[in-house]
Amino acid sequence: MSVQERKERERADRERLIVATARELAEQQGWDAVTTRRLAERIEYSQPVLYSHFRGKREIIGAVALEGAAEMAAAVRAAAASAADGPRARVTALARAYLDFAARNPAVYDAMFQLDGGLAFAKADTPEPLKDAFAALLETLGEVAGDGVHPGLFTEVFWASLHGLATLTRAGRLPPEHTERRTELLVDRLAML
Amino acid sequence: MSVQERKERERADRERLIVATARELAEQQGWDAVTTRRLAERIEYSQPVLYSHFRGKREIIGAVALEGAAEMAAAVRAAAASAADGPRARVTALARAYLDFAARNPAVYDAMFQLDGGLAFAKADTPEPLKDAFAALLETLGEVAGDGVHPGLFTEVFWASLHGLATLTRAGRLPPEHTERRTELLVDRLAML
DNA sequence: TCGCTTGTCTAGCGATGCTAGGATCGAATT
DNA sequence: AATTCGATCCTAGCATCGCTAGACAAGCGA
Repeated sequence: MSVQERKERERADRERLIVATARELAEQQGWDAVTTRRLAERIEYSQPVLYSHFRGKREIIGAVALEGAAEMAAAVRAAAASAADGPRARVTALARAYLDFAARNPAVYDAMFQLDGGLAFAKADTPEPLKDAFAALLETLGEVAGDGVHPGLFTEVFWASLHGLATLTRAGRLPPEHTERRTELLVDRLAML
Repeated sequence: MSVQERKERERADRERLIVATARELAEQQGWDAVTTRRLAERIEYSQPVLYSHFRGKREIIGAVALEGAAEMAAAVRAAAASAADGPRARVTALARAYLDFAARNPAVYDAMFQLDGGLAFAKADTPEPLKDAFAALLETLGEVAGDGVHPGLFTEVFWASLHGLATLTRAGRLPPEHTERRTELLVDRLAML
């Protein structure tokens, strides 16, 4: 079975290569530049190979989104953990980490929320990384929801606000200079400290 | 000059027809279905005619976005005006009107914020309808910003939160059942009443 | 060494946004 | 009233897109 194992390993490697290359290309030149031809050329295979790993371009975007969700969950947890002194500092750190992730990985953030990656959200068949990313937010935000407010609902609202700030800022809809002040205002008002 | 005037009038009519048809088609079948060919067929002209009015598809999206911005500004102002009893009711009505507009006109909302319509935001050359839509929000939200908080900054944050709720809900990222409770939570926490 | 499965590539389909160049129509002039 | 001429519109086509069929070759087990 050694031959088969080697082949499976090579296949898995190539799949990772596809996702990593798509992400890299999207981050460099935007998702419009991620065509199946260019992607195939970069991984040094022909286009049909892509379709032996993914159903189509959508699934490739979805794979990048899942990768991003895992990273974001880690980034958010790390930020919350590093701010030891009280819930306020934790929430602020979380908000900054979220917006920072979106700003530093715009293409990945697009894959997660802006583009159609064919992923199910808030449903039973939601992929694990997505549920876990939400859980990471919930861990810190749940404790500042306030009395009588459902932690999940509060997290949804806080998340939506962060998402709005992230997208509008990145799309040039909000001037970039007062990002920090907007973040502080949001934390001050939404979180019950 | 009568002949020329008639021609200009016909041109303006046709331009309105293009924008209205694009909007209608997008609202019916999504923006992906709005191709230059289909659009041309619906207005009963050939494709090149579209390019004598707009630089390309982007500009058509932008035109729909501007139309939508004007309508949203009107909807928001009407909602705020109809809620006479105190700032709290005004802000709640505004939030509901905003989210309602986004839910009822998903394609137009996409044109405004999700798609690239080639429009400049938060800059000197921002088109008037966009500035006016923000002004409509500012009129009601400015008075609940709280002491020492810049009204414009507060409006940006509130707007971003509404935008986040609107997009995440519509994209299926948030379960639709608790929309109203989320709205109330947002208003309760953000607005200083 | 042979046959066969598995995997990969070449070539091509329909559809996209956009454009060049010719045809046609109507207004103005003689 | 006939003719010229300019504006207007359409046919046809280009490059590129996502995706797929079918030919081909490589590497396995017998």
